[in-house]
Amino acid sequence: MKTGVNEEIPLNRSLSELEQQVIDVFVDGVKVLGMPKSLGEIYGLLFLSQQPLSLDDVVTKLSLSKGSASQGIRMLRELGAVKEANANGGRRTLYQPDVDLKRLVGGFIREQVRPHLESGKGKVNELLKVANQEDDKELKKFYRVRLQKLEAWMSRGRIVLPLLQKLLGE
Amino acid sequence: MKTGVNEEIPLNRSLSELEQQVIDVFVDGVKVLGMPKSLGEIYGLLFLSQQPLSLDDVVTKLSLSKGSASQGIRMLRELGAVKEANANGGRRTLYQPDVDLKRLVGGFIREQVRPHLESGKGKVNELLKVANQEDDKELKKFYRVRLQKLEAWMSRGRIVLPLLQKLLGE
DNA sequence: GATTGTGTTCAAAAAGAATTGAACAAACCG
DNA sequence: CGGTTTGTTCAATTCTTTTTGAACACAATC
Repeated sequence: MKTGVNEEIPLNRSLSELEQQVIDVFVDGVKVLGMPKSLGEIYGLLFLSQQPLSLDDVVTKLSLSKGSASQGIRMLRELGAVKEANANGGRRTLYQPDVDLKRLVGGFIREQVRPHLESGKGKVNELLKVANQEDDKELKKFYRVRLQKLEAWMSRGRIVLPLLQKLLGE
Repeated sequence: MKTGVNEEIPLNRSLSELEQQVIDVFVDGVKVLGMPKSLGEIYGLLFLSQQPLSLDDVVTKLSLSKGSASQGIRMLRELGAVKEANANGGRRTLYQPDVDLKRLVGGFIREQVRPHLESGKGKVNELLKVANQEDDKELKKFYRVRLQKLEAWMSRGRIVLPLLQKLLGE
């Protein structure tokens, strides 16, 4: 789990105090969502940059490895949190953040939450069959009630999450 | 590189197949929320138990350490996901799950999300001041816009999350 | 007031997740 | 082509978090 904030000692000369602190906010944010720190760093950097940035800019400014930056950007793109900026000539690609909350939340739900709800639903249906093999009548009934509750939770999630997204977007 | 001969088997004799699988579902669930596996195990076990269970039951059935079980139960109680069952005489305390989705979600929001939104909001207010020291007029304006967006996101979160909770509870 | 049953705490160990770095691919250019 | 620039991949390493286990506290029991 997570406990208090841990003190940062990055001392990165190329990041302004402001940038550093905004990044901290995003790092905190992505950690709450159970995602790696580097995603928060990269998104935070882009969020506070007037110009779109290249992979190399990210590597330099955040002083993380090329591999890490590459994977981080990929993930952010899958989430729809970062987009390519230009596709100009054969030049290196530049990235900029998507700053539409509704879409950010939508991406998160689609990529991180949905899959689990889907697979969970299927699994519980299986389990209901298993539960029916229980001999003890009382216990069987109890199992059914609980499993159905679990199933109901998941259905509800699948209904409510898109609604949440909509609420955030207005 | 493994040669599938002697796969490590959990092989916990005291958990039925059904229990094990339901626990898996909950473990998956808590991991999505960025919480330790043991919370899912404990909650899952309680969720599928007709009788309330003691700390010792949990330790035995899940074969995890007393320390882990103790801390896990504490966290689940703070989240409001688990309650004491009886408080009968000077006997060992028994635990049972709260199975009300609305309250579960409420506890999660209160314990895991709210604190970050609160502290984040404060921090961003600080940062707006810092941003105003920027000399470049254009850049200063850009910073203000972005920081205000960030602030707006947090406000919206604080409004919408309780609403989400309400929606889930109906 | 010693003993036993319950539960908590926390330093150390183990498990697990993220990051690095070097090798590799692909596209461009002269 | 051969060289350069840009980006990806993945095994090895590093870092973080979780779990363990033994010591401790408390209270009930004999």
